[in-house]
Parts: sequence; C-alpha cells; structure tokens
Amino acid sequence: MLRISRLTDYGTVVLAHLARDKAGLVSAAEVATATGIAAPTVSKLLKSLAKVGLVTSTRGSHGGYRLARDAQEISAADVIDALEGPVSITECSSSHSHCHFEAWCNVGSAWQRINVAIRRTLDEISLADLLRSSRPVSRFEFAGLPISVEQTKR
Amino acid sequence: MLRISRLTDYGTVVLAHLARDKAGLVSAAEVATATGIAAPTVSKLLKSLAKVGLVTSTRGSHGGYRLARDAQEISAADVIDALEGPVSITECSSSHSHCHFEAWCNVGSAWQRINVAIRRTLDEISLADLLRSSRPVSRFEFAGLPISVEQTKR
DNA sequence: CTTAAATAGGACTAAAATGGTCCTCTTTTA
DNA sequence: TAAAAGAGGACCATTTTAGTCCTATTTAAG
Repeated sequence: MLRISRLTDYGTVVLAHLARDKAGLVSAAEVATATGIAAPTVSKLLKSLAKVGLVTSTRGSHGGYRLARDAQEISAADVIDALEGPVSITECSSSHSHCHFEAWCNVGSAWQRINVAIRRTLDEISLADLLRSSRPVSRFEFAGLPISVEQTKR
Repeated sequence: MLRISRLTDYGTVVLAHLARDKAGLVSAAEVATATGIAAPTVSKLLKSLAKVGLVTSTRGSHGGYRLARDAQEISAADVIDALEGPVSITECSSSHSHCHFEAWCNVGSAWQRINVAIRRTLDEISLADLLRSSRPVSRFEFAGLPISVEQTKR
C-alpha cells in the first residue's frame, strides 16, 4: 500500500495531457475523451487543480484549461498536495491532530524523517519527467515487489 | 496524505516496545498496557507480525512475543509490507491489477520510479533508527508542511 | 490431570474515506 | 440571446479501515 489515491493518478494523466497539448486551451470534455476518464471526474479534477493554481482556467464558450507553469516547474509533490492535501506519512505529523499515546509520539520523529525524505523525492520529480518516460517500459515483479527501469541518477 | 495506516503506526510502536524490552517474551497484554493501545488491537497486530516473521511467538501460559531479529535488521519497509502489503504507490504497479487507460499507463513508469525511490528510503531506515530518535523533538510547521529535524546523512 | 494463561485464526460490525455523478449558477462568445 | 464552457457544491454508493469478539489450541503450573 502506501499509495496515492486513484484520483491523484488520474490527475497526473490529465496534467500530462495538458502538457502535451502545449498550444492552447483544452476543455475538460476534450481531456476526458482523450484520456478515457469519465467527463465529470475530469471536470472535478481540473477544478481542483485550478483552485490550487496548477492550471489556469478560462470560462465561457471556447474556454478551457492550460498549465499554469512549465511542466518542469510542476513536481509530483505539487500534484499530490493539490489532490490529497499535504504529504505526510502519519496523521500526527499533519496539522490538527494530537497524540494520545506517548509511545506513539516517541517514534513520531523518525516517521517524520522518513516523511521529509519522501517529500524530497517527490519534489524532485517533475511533470516533465513523467512525460519523458511516456513510452511503454518493461515492468516486472520480483518477490511481489514491482520493479521498473532504474532510477534516474541525479 | 500519502500516509501509512494507523495500524501500521501502532505496529511500529508495538515493535519498538519489543525492541526495548530486549530480554525475553512479552505478552500482548503487557504491550497493550505499556503502550496504551487497546489490547485486542495489539493482539491483532502481533499476530500479523508473527505471521510474516518479524516477531516470533511462544504459545501457552508464560508465552508471548519477541523480535525475530535484531532491531537493526528490521526496516520501515518491512513493517509496512507486513501490515499493509507491498509498498507501491499506484494500483497498477501492484500485482493483480491491469490498466484500462492507455494514458494512465503512460505515466505509470514514472510513478514506478518514484515508487522505487520511496522504497529505498523505507528500506534504509531500521527499527533501531526509530528507537534512536525516541526523544522529544521540536516539531513545527511551515506553509502547512510539517517540518522536523533534518534527515540523517548517509 | 485439570485449570489458567497465552497465542491462532477468523468472523463480524461500525465508521470513515473514496470515487463518482449530478445539479445549479456564472461567464463568455458567436 | 442562446450555447458552450467552467465554478461550486451536494449527494450517494462502495470500499477500506479500525476495532471487537468468539472459539480453538497450546503450554506451564499446581
């Protein structure tokens, strides 16, 4: 587990589509037909993405959406933040919760280190990177763990 | 979001307790009172942890649990794997699902790279690390993102 | 040899998150 | 002024999650 939600995944697909169609405005309906994701869902996603400023919207007929900034400037963390709220691996490390258990809190700081590390990873991958790897890739499993091509060295 | 489940968190607490009480067998009930987590829940967790071999159990009166290996040899990934199944950031990258959407799969490989990176992070942090950082740590937030001490250099 | 203290293994339920649809309103262009 | 878009929510169904409980089985102690 430890997975992002399906909507976030779809969100990436939607953004990827906008990034490809670099030219101009694309309507939610167009994105829906292009990606195969249900229209109301695409609409909902784009509204969320617009609200946090990842895409800009134009209303009225011939309106639509476009990326607010360059694909290089949008990170995986941005997308997740937009669609699922701030990345934080445990409840306690997010805003308005408080611990009931001492022991719990004892391990808290370590989870938070993990949290920061993951955050860093997600910050470093841009939408452009996601696009770049858009060709079919051999994908297999080893001991139940999905393995793909090796990680980009940075 | 992108968080581990509460049970996994509790699981860490339980394991941490076992790691501290290095000596011998600890019963589920003892762990429950020590950690403040409800007894049936602790019991359930320990059973799961035993099943995957992170702890060993001894049945009968004066029975209990103990860590199956040294705290250094148990990683955060092990714990998550045990309690939530294999770490994989998207559905598609896990075993028995298949894509319906071409576009979805196009970004798939990049998510998988992220997946591998996160996996690596989780592999590198051991239960011993979690224990080591068991003193209260200043914890604050910046722009809604929880920040803690800086990441251990490795 | 019987009883008490443990774990093993599930079944079950309540609550919460998630995914998805739909409706009404506003904006803009032809 | 009508049609084509987005804005903003309300709403529901399904799934996941958390948590409890019940019935074995095992072992040690009296």
